[in-house]
Amino acid sequence: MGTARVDGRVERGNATRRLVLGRTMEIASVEGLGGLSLGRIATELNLSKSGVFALFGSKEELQLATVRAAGSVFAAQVVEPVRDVPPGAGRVAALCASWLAYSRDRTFPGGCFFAAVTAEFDARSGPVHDAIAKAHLDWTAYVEETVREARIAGGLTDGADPAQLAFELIALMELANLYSVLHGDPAAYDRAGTGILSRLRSVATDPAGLPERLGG
Amino acid sequence: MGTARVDGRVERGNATRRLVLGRTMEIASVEGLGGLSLGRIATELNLSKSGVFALFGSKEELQLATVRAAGSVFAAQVVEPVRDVPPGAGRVAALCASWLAYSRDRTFPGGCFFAAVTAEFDARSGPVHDAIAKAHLDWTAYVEETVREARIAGGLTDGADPAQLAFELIALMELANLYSVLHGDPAAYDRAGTGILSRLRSVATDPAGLPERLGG
DNA sequence: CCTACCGATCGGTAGG
DNA sequence: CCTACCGATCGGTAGG
Repeated sequence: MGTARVDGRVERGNATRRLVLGRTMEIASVEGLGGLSLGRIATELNLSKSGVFALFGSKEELQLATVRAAGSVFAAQVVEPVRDVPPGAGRVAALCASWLAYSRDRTFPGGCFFAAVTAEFDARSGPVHDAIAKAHLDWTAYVEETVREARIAGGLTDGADPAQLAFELIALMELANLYSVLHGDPAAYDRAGTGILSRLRSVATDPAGLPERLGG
Repeated sequence: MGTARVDGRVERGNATRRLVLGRTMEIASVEGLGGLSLGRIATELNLSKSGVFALFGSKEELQLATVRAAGSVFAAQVVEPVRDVPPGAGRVAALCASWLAYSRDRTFPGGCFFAAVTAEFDARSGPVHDAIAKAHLDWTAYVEETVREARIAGGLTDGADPAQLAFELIALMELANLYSVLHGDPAAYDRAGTGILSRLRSVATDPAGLPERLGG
């Protein structure tokens, strides 16, 4: 009986955690992690301020938990859908298309969560900066690895530099997100798609095998 | 004598304005425009809070004045040095090199001021968003125009799409700034320079006339 | 009647 | 998870 009561409380706590993190991800994508406050979250979700505090321990822990939760959403929305695409130029293109869809479809209301919080914390120091920097390095490494696999699989020429190509692809994706959110201009996704396909065609062993457009 | 006294007060007011805006540009490039507070500025600069308030009228006006001041710095640091370079692919390259130097040399301590505040306000609405969005459009239009002039001058092939090329060049510059600030990795500027020159060579009528490296 | 400030304080909210 | 508070600081305004 005592155990059942404790389990019930733990379950309610986890449900409240998910409720809170769903809202903090939304807020942070629009206003940044600095837009989070315990009192505001509590009021919006009909919780007490100290109740939210008890679940996360501090404002910084709430920010870190929000970054972790957004990482899970990113993995599910961007990486997971491409999991079964075989290595090659087509897999690189599919990964970029998946990212553009994640941004365009507003998985988070303010566009890419990480674009928002990375710019917010890039010049600061501390645990939140470090968590965001690690997420950024992980994503960069994943794109580079996808390019490297494509070259090993024979889909890209040996002259393709994985680090350079990944940098250029990510740059195009990031600017599409910024333009779209800042100006409400979805045409930026077409520009990014055009640029990405242009880069890939220039190093693909079978350019004709690539799609004509990306997302759009 | 009465006139001299009034002039002295106006001059002191202008000097204080410049003092305040110099500091708010620094703060905003690191922490965003949300990091500005009248009390903090007053404390740091040994002014009274109400004195700072009297100079700007409201926090939002302080933010808008900071954006305008940063626009002047950007024009002086990025655009002005390239003013006398004749239209052509070399002028486009010089403009990009000027931007990379502006970011690399930390004209603002947190890297490009506009990269920081654009990501902060892109998903919000209001006068500050609008001022930032206009600055972004102006810069984009200036890069496009520089590309267009280069084409008219015969430096770029007729196939070069100014809007697409400007988008790709700006994307590379922006990501170099982000990487450098986030990871303290100056090699990102080399990656951006390599990408920019690669784009320009692919559409230049005289690729050999372009520099071998950009900034670096 | 103007400016560029001052010390003090308004109603509210921050993290804890 | 709650109420009830703390030291401090927020943007903004009072009279002088």
